Amino acid sequence: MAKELAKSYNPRDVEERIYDFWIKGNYFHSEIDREKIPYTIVMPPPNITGQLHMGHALDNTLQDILIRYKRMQGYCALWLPGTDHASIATEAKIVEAMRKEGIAKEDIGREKFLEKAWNWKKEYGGRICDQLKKMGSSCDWQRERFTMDKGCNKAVKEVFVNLYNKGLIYRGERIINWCPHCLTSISDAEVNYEDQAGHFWHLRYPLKDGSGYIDLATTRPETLLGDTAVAVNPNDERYKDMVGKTLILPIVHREIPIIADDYVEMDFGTGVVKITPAHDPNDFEVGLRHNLPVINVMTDDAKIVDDYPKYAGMDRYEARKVIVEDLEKEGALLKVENYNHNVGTCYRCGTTVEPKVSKQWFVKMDSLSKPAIDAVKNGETKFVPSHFEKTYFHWLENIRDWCISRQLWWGHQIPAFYCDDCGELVVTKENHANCPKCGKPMRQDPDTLDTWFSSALWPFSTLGWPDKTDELDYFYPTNTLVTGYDIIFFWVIRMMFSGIEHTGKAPFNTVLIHGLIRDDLGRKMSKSLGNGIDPLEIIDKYGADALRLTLATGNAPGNDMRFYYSKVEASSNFANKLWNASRFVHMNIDDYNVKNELPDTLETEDKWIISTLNTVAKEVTENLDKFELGTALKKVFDFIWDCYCDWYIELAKSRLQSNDQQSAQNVRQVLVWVLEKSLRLLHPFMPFITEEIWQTLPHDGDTIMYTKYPEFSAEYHFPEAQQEMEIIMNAIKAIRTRRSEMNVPPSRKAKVYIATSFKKIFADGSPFICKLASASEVETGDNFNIDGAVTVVTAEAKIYIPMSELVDKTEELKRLNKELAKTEKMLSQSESKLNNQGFIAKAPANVIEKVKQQATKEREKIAMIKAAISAL
RNA sequence: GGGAGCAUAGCUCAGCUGGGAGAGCAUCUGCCUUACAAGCAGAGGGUCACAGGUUCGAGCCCUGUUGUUCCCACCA
Repeated sequence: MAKELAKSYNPRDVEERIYDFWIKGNYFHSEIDREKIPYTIVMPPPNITGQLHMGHALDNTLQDILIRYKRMQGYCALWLPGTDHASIATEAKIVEAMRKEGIAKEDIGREKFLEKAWNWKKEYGGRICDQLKKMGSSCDWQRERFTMDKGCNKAVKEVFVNLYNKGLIYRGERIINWCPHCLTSISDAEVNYEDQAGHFWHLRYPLKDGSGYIDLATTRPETLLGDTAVAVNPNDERYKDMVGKTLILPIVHREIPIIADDYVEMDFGTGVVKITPAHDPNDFEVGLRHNLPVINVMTDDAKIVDDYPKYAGMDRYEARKVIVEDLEKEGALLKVENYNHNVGTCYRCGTTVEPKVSKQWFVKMDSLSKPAIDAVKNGETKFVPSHFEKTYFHWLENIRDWCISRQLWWGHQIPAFYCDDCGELVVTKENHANCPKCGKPMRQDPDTLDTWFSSALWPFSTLGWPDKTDELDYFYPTNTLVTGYDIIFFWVIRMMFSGIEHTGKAPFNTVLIHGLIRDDLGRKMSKSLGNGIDPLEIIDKYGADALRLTLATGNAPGNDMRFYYSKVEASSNFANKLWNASRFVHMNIDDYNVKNELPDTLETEDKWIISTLNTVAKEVTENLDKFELGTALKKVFDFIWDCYCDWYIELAKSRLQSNDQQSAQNVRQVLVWVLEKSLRLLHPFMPFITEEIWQTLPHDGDTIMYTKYPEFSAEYHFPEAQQEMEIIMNAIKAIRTRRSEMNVPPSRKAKVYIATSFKKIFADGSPFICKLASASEVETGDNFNIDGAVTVVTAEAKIYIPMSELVDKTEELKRLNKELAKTEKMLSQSESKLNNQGFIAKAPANVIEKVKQQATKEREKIAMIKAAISAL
C-alpha cells in the first residue's frame, strides 16, 4: 500500500492497486456471521454480449454503494451475483460463435452443444465479472455456489414438478408468438410492436346460394387460405339476415359460415372480419367460442404448407403477392389502400412474428399473481419510488397465462417425458423415465424453459433451495433488489410470485428502481444508433470513482438520466480536489506526530467543522436509509468541497503558520480527524480514492471498508460555535462581495472597522477576516464615524472599509438604498406574516419563532443601513 | 383505448412528509492568495407550463387544460 500520496492523482493506477489489495485481503468475503444482521442484494444478470454497458454500470454502482454502506454499519453483507442463463439471444450468440468454427449445433448433438455453450458462457461471464471489478464492485465473485449452473437445475426441476402437481402448469394448444427466424416461441413481453406501412386489401366473399356477397378488408390476404369463418357483430343490423348463411371462400372455394361475435366492431371498416383461427390470436379466441376448425397454412419457417399445392413452399410475403393476383383474377379483389398498422417483431432478430397454434407449456397465473399483489399491498415488499407499485399492480391484474416452453437447446430442458407408443406423459425430477403403462423408455420433451423461469428462482435457488441450507436460512428473504424499470415485467414480477409460491416469503423487501441512461440528446443508448458510451472507456480515461460519482449523483430514483462528459469531468475534478486537500494535510502533518483524535481544546472553527460534519453524518445516514443516494452524495460532496476545503483548510492556514505550537498541533489533529471521517462518509460512493488516501492517514484497522460509518453523536454537537462561525463567515462574504463589486484586487489590503454588538466573536475571528477578506487589520467597537469609507452591512455588524479614493458617494448611496429597499421588503413580508391572525393561530411554534428572529435581524439591519446612509 | 411519468435559470437536472427558490455546465468580472488554474473569490439570470381550488401559507396537495415521454393493450 502507498504510504504517501503521489503529487498528481492518477486514478487507474490507484484503482488497480487498491482492487488488488482488497482481493488479497479477502475483504469481500461474507461468511455467515450470526452475530450480525444479514443484508442481501440481488444482482440482475448482465447480458450475454460479454460487454458491460452503461445500464450495468448504473446497477452495479447503486448496489455497491448500498453494500459498502451496510458493511460499514456492521451488517453481514452478501451480493447474489447474476450471470444470465437460457435465452433466445444467448443461443443465437452461441450458434453464431460455433458457426465461425464451422460447426452447426445439429451436427454435434444436444449434449456436446451444451458443453460447448457452457465453456463459451464461462468465458463471457468471466469477462463481465472482470469488467465489474473495474467498477470497484465489491461482490464476492469467487463464490462458486452462488452461480446458476451449480444446483440450479435441481431447483428448476423441483419448481416445475411442484407446479405441475398443483395443476399450475399445463400443456395446451394455444396461439403463441412464433419467430420464423429463431424457430421458437417467444413470450408476449419479447415482442416489439412497430408501425409498418402496409396495405388494406378489400375482398368480396360470395354467398353460397348466390344471393349476394359480403365485403371485408384484410392486411394479410395470404391467411385467407386458413379462413374458417367470417364474423359480424351480433347487433349489426346490416348483416342480421346473413348470420348463419354460408360463404364460398375465394381461391380455395371452401364453404365457411357467417357467425356473430362481440369481438367485431361495427364501426371499423365494413364491420366484417375474416376469421383465421390458426394465424391470429383474436381469431383463435373467436374460433374457440364457435367451435371453428383450425387450419394451419404455414410451416415453422413461415412458408405455405403442402395442402395448397399452388403456393406450397412459398414464403409468406411471396405467397401474399401471388394470392392477391389470383384474387384479382377471380374478381374477389375490390381495391387496395395504403394502411399503417402495428406489427409484432421478434425482439432479438426483428423478424415479423407469426401467430401460431402449437402445443406449449403454460403456467397458470391466476392463483400465483394474487399473493404477489398482496405482498406489495401489505408492505412486505416496497418499491422505491412507490409509484412503480401501480405499474406492478396493473400488470399483475391483467396478466395472462405464461408460455414457458422454448424451442431451444440452451436452457433447462423441460422435465416431461412422452411415451411414443401410447402417448403417456410423465413429469418427473428424474433424468430418465419409463412408461408406467407399457414400460418402454420415454422421450424427454425437447423444449427448454424460458430464461425467466429459472431467473425467477434466483433469490433462493442460488442459496441452495430446495435443500434447507444455512445460506438460505440466513440470507433469505433478501433485502434489496436494484434494477431498472424496464425489467419489472420480465423479472421482478416473476421473482415475486415464484418466491412467494415456493418459499412462502416475498424474495426481497425493497425494490429500488432506477431509470435508463440516455445519451446527451435524450435518446436511449442502443447498438443500432451507435450512441452507446462504453463505461470501460470512461473508466480508463477518468477512473471508476469518477464514473460512479457521475452515475450516483443528482438523479432521483426511477428517473432517466442523460449522460454528459461534462458531468464526468465535474466528478473527476472532485476527486482531484479531494486528493489535493489530502496532500495539503500531509504537508502539514508529516513532520509531526499527529494522531487521529481530537485535541483537548477546540477553537470555535474546530467546533464548527466538527459539528457540521456531525450534522452531515446524521443527514447522510437518514438519506441512505431511505435510498436517497443522490441526496446523500450531494451532502457529502458539498461538505468536503465547501466546508472542509474552501473554509476549514483556509481557516486552518493562519494557525498552521502561527508561532503557537499548541494551536498548530491542535489544528493538525482536527484536520486529520475530520478528513478521516469525511473519507468514511464518501467511501461507499468513491471506494478507490478514499481507500488510497485513508491508508496514508493515521488510522486504525486494515481497510476503510471495515471502518464504522460515521453517525450523529451528541458529543460533537456545537450549535453555538456553528452560529458564531456563521456570523464571521457572513461578514467575510459581505466584504468579499463589496470588494469584488469595486474590482479591488485581494493584494490591496485595508483596515476594517466593525461596529457590532458581537465584539468578542469578531475579535476572535479577526485573523480570518484578515486572511479571507483581505483585511490588513480589524478593529471592533460600538460605533465608528469614518469619512469616505465603504460600508458593508450584515445582520450582525456594520463594517467600514476606508478606501476613500475608491469611494464614489453617489454610487455608495445607491448601493445602500438598494440594500435598504431589499431588506425593508423582506421585513414587511415577515411582519405581514406576524400580523396575520391565522398564521399566529395555526402555524407551528418553531416556524413562528423563526419568522420573529428574521424580523428582528431585518430591523437591526435596516437601522444600521439607515445610520450608514445618514453618515454619508 | 388503458396506465404512468415529466414540465423549475440559457442547457441538464435536484428540491425529502406544504414554512423565504438550489447545483453542475454555460455566460460575465477579478485573482497564479505557498493543496488544487482540473483552482479561488464574486456577479447576472426563474410569474417553478397554464387556469382554478384547499390552506394562515403551495414548486410541493386536489381538479381541469396544454405540451411531452414512456409502458400496456390493440385496429380485422
